[in-house]
Amino acid sequence: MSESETPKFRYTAALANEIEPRWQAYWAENGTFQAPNPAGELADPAHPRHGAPKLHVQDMFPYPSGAGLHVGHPLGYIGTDSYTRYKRMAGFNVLHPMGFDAFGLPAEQYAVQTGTHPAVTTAANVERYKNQLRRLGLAYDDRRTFATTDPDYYRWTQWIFLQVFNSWYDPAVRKARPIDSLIAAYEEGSRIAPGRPWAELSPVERRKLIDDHRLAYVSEAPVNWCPGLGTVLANEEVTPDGRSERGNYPVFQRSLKQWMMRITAFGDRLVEDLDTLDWPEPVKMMQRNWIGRSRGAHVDFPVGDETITVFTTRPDTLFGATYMVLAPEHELVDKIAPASWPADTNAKWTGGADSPAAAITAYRAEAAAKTDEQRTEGKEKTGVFTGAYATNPVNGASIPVFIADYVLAGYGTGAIMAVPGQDERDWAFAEVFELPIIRTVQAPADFEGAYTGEGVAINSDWLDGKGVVEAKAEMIAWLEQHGHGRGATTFRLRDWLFSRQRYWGEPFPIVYDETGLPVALPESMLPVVLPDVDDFSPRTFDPEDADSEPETPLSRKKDWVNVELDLGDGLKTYTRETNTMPQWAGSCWYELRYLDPHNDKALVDPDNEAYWMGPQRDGDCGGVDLYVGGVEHAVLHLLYARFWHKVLYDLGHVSSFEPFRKLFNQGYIQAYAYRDARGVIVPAEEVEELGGRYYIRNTEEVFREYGKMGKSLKNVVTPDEMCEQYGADTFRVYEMAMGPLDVSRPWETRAVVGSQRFLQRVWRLVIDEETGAVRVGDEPLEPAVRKHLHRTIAGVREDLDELRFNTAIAKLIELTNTLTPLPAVSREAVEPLVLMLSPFAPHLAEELWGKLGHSGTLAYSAFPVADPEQLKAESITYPVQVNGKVKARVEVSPTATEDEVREAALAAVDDVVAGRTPKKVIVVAGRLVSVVV
RNA sequence: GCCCCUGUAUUCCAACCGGCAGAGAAGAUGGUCUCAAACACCAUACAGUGUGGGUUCGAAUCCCACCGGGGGCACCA
Repeated sequence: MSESETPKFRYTAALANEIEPRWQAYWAENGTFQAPNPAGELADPAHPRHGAPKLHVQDMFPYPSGAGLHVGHPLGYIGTDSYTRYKRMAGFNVLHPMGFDAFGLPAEQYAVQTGTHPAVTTAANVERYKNQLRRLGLAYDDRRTFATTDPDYYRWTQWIFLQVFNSWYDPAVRKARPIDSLIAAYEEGSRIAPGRPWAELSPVERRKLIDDHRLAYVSEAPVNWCPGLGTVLANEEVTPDGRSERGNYPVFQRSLKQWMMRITAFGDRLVEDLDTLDWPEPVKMMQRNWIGRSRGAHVDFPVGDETITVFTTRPDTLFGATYMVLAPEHELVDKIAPASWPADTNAKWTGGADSPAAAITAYRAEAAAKTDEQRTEGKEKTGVFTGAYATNPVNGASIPVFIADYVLAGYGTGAIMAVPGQDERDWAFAEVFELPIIRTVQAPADFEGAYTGEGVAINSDWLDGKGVVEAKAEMIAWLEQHGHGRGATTFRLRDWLFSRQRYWGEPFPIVYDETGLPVALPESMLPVVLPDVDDFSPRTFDPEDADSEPETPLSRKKDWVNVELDLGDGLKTYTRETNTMPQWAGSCWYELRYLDPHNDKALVDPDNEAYWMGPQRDGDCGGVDLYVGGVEHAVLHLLYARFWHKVLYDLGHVSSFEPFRKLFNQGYIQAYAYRDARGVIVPAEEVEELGGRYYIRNTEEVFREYGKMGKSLKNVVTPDEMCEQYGADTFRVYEMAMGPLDVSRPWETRAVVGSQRFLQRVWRLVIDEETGAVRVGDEPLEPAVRKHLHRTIAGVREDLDELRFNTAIAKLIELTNTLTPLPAVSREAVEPLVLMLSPFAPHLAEELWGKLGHSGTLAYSAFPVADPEQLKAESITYPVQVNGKVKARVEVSPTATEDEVREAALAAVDDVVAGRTPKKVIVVAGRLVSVVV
């Protein structure tokens, strides 16, 4: 049979599948990848890395879906695994943990579909993921794993919620402080309650006042209601076209009573601290955009007895404000509108209505009927006059007040002063409604339209001649001095909507008493365990039914909702909060729990936090040393996690003020998909290529497209298949070798064989394929080979430090190819090669390391270090260019002086120069010589 | 519309501060092994760097414009 012809001891998939589980079992039994803590239960003074410099590397933990992993998912995990294996060998105490983000909509939806409890399906999915990850040989400290759904974990999620609830933001010190300090300030009179004095307030009034300052608070406000999902959503979970990110259902603005988190209080710090982070610039940009900080001024415009306050970033242009615009929903609209149109009202302003009230009603109806998309798509500005005139505080000018849907109720004050000369939108509106345009910034000659650039102020009285920056500052000073306004900063960021009408999430540690106000449960009552219910499905509605009312699954469980508790003033009846926390809650702080996963006294022991995540020098933000994940979490998870971390920092629970010091976005593995002539997706594995065209069943032509890997495209390849066909090491090497970690690339199963051939060559270097004997001897290397070895060591270290795994592997292949044809196989080269390969192909390396006569694991063996002597070249070959073309090469000693090199080079190109006198001779040390004639 | 990233052999990708365009992999072609094939091994070929300008002794690399691909933002006052 043909089997007998494959050498018995060749490195094949079958051999890999024998070696790999064996080493995985060894690592697990010996706790090889356990990292010692400085304090507590996980401390271990006998550990080889006890007291070593630390390195905390983390992946964005997965959401264990029912579908399991495909080959794209572990790309980042293999990257961090290779990096941490290297760093561990290089002497670091490496923390590389893995957990599971298991609460949330998909698990719940899957559970509803299959009729199984989400706890059951989640546990099964987590188990499956763990097995898949283990099969890849990922070196996690498995004592530190958890799922966010574990009551021991979400106990602390609830605990953090209580910290947030029991805090307020003190703008004077720009930080969160315990709520007791606010109560004390009111009591002692250092802070004055608005309206009536604190002493005269009833207990309920006092609670309401305090509740209004908490960082977690209940508010009745317009929120994103998604009937199709049966829950409200955070702004971050709604797409720009007003649909749910998950499920793509319509989202409606509804005023509902919901939990909010005061993330806006941290807007400044969330923007400013981005500068301390080593993050990809696009991600920082997305966060800045999302937070949307604008500096400018609030300006008060009197309208009769009322005052309209606007926000503007251009107070310097106030002299050019020729009209005002309010959002249609603005609360002053009805108050300022007179009963009838003023005399001489431009017919274009009235929308054809008989009275301002009629015009306003009609316009509001028109605006409400438009979707966001329709509203922004139409370039033509619409609006209607309110009939009212306001007074421009700088020059007393009487200017008309309009409503228009290009002004958004939710941003700034929902009102603007319109300066058509310097704002494109205002210009467009002014053209439609024939409003005057006054330029207040000198535009370049022949400039048409709104000028938004730099220039000196004109038509602006005392500001004339000043630049934009100076004019802004002077105008703000003037406004403040005369009581017409003040400097202000606004944010696009809204407070975080924190409650969901879902079952599968963390319950709030909150009950309500007879006043209907929230009462925090004491820490001793945590965790509030998610109760078992018969019906965990959410109440969903017709996706278009905007008027439906949310209903929480937990509210159905009456015997849980109504509870008798003693919260310090005797046994009383309370009602539990029945909303649950959003999916993001558990991932907002998990990086901290890895540090001290079993601590039941504290979120994390301060010594352990300071060691793993504390600032490393003055001004350092601290945090995880390397955090790897997809760019899709650029705003959601990464913004929320930063916010919670800052609250914990302010309250003294952590020493780092940012959770993730360095962020790296890995690329995606994409895959080809194929459609037949009808446009139906066909299974990718059945497609064959022939001369650049693609066929299925040998006859039918199909057409290739490029996209994500997924069930619906029938192009999923799983790591399990890869392990079976090639082994985990080959799969790992392939994923790391196919390109830089941050580049998206296509998956190509047939190319995997290249990585297998490489590992086979390494194996063959050590082991005789026919006999299984070790072929390695102790003879020294040829000097040239030794130099190559040390160049490789230096290069591989540098590449690994920079996460350039693909080029590191290329260098290892190169070294292997140098060693392969040599008559003798020297230990001097093979041992470093095996050690350098071990981050990528750990099982194979462990196996060979054992065969080379070492006992135990190589995980703590020193990573090879290049000998600087060996990196010095014995001679340098200089290419010699004449007029930019290489004409000759000269070999000189590395110690040769510039003059010697020049002389040698000129001699070498003597025939080309042919007697002409060189105009210029450039010697670039160590590089080349350039001769110009 | 604005902003960011990106364009190198058939394909995925290298090329550090501007200095000989090629490290690695796949595929192709030819060969060794084999009765034959597969595996494995050996060898060979394949681009002047999207286009057009500029700076420079010298440009894939720096600058400008345009074209193509990817991403973000988009009435945010």
